[in-house]
Amino acid sequence: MKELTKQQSKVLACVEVYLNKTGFPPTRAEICKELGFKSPNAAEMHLRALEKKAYIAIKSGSSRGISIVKSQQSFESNKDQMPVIGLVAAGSPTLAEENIEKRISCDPNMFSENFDYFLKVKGMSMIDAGIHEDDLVAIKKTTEVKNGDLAVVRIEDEVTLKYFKKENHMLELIPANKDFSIMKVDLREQEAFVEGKSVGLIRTH
Amino acid sequence: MKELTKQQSKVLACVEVYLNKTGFPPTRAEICKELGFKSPNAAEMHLRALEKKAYIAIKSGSSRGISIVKSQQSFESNKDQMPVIGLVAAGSPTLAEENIEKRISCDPNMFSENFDYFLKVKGMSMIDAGIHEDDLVAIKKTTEVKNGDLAVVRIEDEVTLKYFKKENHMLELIPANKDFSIMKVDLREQEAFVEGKSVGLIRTH
DNA sequence: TTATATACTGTAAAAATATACAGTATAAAT
DNA sequence: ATTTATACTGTATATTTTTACAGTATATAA
Repeated sequence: MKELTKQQSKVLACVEVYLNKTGFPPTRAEICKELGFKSPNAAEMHLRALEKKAYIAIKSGSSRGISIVKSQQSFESNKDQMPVIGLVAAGSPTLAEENIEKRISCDPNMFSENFDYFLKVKGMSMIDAGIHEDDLVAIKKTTEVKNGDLAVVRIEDEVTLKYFKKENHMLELIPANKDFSIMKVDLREQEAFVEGKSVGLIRTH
Repeated sequence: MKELTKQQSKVLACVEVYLNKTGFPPTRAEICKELGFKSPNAAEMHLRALEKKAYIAIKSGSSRGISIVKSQQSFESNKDQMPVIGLVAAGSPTLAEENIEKRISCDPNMFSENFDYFLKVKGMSMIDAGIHEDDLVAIKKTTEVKNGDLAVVRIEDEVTLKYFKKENHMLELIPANKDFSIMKVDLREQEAFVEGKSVGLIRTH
């Protein structure tokens, strides 16, 4: 494998970063904008050089038709240290350093949806859903939660992980344990903050 | 997450396959060609529906500006890919390529002990241990299993995941479901092979 | 019966994009 | 001193691509 020039290396990195960020490759113009070139041909020439050196493949005539053949640095965006946060009764689960119990190295995309942190489960309220104490539930930060989703909801200072059900102004947080009762909140009287939803679970035996 | 129609599902799969194959997303026309549509608007409409249902994001005005938000099949992407093996009734769970359903990129050290593969759970025999159908149990290949461990044991051609208990020559494989019975094996009469033990579990919600 | 949703065809135009061509400049190699 | 390679600018254009608009057809629900 031939060596890359400094500029070619920059262009390849630019393509890889763009790809990581957006999921699709950049156009010549976008590379120019990113690296400060003023002519699309600047990007073109570097891309052709990268193609000749077999770092990328270019599908002729296709827009954004760039594919990475040999990644420059192994961009390990897929392997991160995902934070684990205790499900504390009081306060929102924030990613502030003091709330992070530990980090687990795993892929943010290991579940069907990506996620932002693990929540460590306390109590038995979801036992009938096969969610045990100390299980780590993968949480995606989002406010878009649908009925039936397993959601992280904060009411005043209390954070809970429950099944979500909202009909008009009535919010129900439903446990999966017959010994626990459904928490009903009238949203006209009390605020409820949806912090995220579960996309998966891991447990250490 | 809203359900997809059959056609929307096809289109999403088409995008994912194309992305996997080429490294960049398809155009409307390419989707049409792949799925037999005769109008680019057919693809366009499905993509817009997928966008509305938050399965993809579309960067307006950009060619091939499609990014996957929620992958339909949790499809393989990168390295540290741990194999997933179906818990088939017959035969030992081997890592032979034909037994690998898919691979999941994650860290072999994400649990307290490292592991070799995931076993996809079939049936409800461990439901009271919070282990559901289609959960992926992380298995470490070992014959050193202690009483109380969740073990993968093969007897003749049948592979089971059960709690392990051995006293002298009597092996008991104990399910976590009162509707299932304990499997008792007299090791003087029948052979039992310990394939490994569970060190963790992951589940996609 | 009338909507409403799904699932397309067919066309067209505007915008995005690749890519060729003609140059300029600089440093290193021959 | 001349070539060669790297590294661009600037312009132009053919092509690709998105995307809007006008329809058709079918099944299901109200």
